[in-house]
Amino acid sequence: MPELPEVETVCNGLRNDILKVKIVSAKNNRPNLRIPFPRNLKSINDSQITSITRRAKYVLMGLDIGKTLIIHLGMSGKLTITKNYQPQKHDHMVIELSNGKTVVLNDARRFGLVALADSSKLENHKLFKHLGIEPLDKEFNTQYLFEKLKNRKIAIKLAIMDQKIVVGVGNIYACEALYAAKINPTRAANTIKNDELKKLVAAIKKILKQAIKAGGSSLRDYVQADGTLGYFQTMTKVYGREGEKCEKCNCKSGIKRITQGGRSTFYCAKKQK
DNA sequence: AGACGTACCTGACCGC
DNA sequence: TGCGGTCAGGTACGTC
Repeated sequence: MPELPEVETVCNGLRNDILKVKIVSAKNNRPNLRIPFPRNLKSINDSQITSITRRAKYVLMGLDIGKTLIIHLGMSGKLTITKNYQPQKHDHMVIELSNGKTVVLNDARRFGLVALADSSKLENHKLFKHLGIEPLDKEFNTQYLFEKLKNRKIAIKLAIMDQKIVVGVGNIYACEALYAAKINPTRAANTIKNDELKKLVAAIKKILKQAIKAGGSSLRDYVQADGTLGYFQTMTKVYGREGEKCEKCNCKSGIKRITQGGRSTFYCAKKQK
């Protein structure tokens, strides 16, 4: 569930349960994920959780000892909280809380990571230093994107997925936003006109906000049902729909799938110019 | 600097 | 039923 809206949803879901709560014990069940677990993970034992926020797709757990626990979910990571913890395969980090609940990081593919950093130096941390701006911030606008793209020849889809330009836009949202903005994903970034950039910025913001709303409901579904997130099945217009007809479109071949930067891109060649 | 390819890892699914 | 191939929501790093 590692899209920006899901990370946002995870933070919101955990907040009430963990704020002002103490960490009784934190332990990792293996030496590493994408990077080694912090050697001093135990040093957060007995600290109090003072904040839980999101930066890009990172969960940031602020602690009263001046440290922040950084968690990234990678492709397959899940961060959940439970009252009666039953160990599962791929539970890599388990945090017991003073309220009797347990926070669990489960990540089959292990593309996620956990790090511990000084809260005061977060912005300069290796993981954050190079990050672009947040897509939902006011600073992410047509002018900003124009400046960033004016000398770039890379495909527009790869550009909006580039975390140095703007964070949080993953493969699905890149496809969906380009479809909404009627822009062909293969066009060179520096050929996108200003009115198109305007539509693209608006589409990214709209789709992310929509997904954050849906993320909340899909999380509730998740608890009840089979763990499938609703958003992907019900709300995508092109992602995962190769060969299907897109809305109100009479193109013969339907939605196309191509590969860009090793990832699948879905789009309508007729609507997206 | 920018463009591009590759590596990291498990699991689900499909065709034979 | 098993096996090999392919694909999956992300990111860092090396090379040209």
